Amino acid sequence: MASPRRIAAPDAKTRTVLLDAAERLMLEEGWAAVTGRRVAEKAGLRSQLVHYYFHTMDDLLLAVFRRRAEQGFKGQAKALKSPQPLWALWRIFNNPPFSVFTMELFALANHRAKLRAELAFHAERFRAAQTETFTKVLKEYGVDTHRMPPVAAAFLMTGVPGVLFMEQAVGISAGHAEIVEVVERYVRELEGDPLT
Amino acid sequence: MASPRRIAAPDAKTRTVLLDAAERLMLEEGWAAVTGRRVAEKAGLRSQLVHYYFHTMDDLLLAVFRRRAEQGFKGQAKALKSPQPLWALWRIFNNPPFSVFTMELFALANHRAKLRAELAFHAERFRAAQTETFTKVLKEYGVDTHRMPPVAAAFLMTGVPGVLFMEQAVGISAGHAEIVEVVERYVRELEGDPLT
DNA sequence: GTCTATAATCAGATAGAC
DNA sequence: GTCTATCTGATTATAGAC
Repeated sequence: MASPRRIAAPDAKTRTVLLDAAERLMLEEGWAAVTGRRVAEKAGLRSQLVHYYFHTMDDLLLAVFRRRAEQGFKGQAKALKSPQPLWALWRIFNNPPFSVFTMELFALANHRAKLRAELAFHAERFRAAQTETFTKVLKEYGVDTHRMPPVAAAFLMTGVPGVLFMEQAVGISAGHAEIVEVVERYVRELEGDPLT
Repeated sequence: MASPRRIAAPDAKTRTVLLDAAERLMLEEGWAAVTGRRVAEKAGLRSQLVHYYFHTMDDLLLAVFRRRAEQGFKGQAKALKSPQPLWALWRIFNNPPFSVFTMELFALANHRAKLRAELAFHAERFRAAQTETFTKVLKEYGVDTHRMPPVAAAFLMTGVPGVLFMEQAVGISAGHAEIVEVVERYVRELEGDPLT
């Protein structure tokens, strides 16, 4: 638990290589495959370097998540500013690797207190930004926000693709085309056809 | 991979004890905690018995899933025959342990081919039964099934609680009350207040 | 069917040389 | 920063006694 020494610069090249390797491994084989030895192997380095840069494996996993979360939040902020925020958000979350990554994180977070807190914090941050934009645009679109509160719309626009790709990853497809059609028809009625 | 010998009776008492222990462990600490030693410890037995009854750990995990799937399918069949199938299904899937179990299975299935196939098979079976019932009752309720196909309704009624509890497990709550309200209002408009 | 004993492998982590 | 070497403990799985 203690940190006897810490030297690694946060933007060191090797650090980035290790993060990249860990992330790819997590995506391809799940968090359980992210061991010091496997990460180093994929990065073409020695396993001891993982401990030099991150001390514990939990620290590495946490760093992988933080980097993605930061990047993802910027991408979402840009999407929410577009002239068609509903379509833009829908497009972001209709991204299979993103969903696989998210599922792995949730499963892992379930028994890592630190990651759990971090995940909750960032997820609420993502949703708050979505809700802020939705509150504005749904009103403009003339939506009855009593029947469909902005935060509920945000939940659906992000949660539905999540389940969709989680299921797709294991080979389930029943109802997928239909539910996509339902959501997209609704978005189309509000924002028209997607422009880009 | 081979099975040099197999003796275990499928209804042996020890076998059931091991399955129970494995399932509890999976729920409490995730599939990664389901090791021969920990399962045996929780069951008050020796770890070698796990191999006697299941040969490999993958076989044990598969058996845990099969048992629950069978039991769950019967429960769902009963719910779908109720006078308020929408409410009944909603109640079944609004079950936190069920969702945690499901998430662990999806994460695990992502890198276990056999479990993946089994999970896909059973999930499609669950959804087909839901769709069959929904096709009938949505028509009776006068729903425009062009805008909301029965299979899409089934996807939402099961997928929304899934995301809900997955998020709840890590401490996310934004929008939860609102989305539950949206779904329940819709169900209430179709089936009235829940009778039981 | 349950036990003891054990093989073979892999994990996280640290010490200390260079 | 990166290396070699190493400690400690956990894992799956099997052999063979009772």
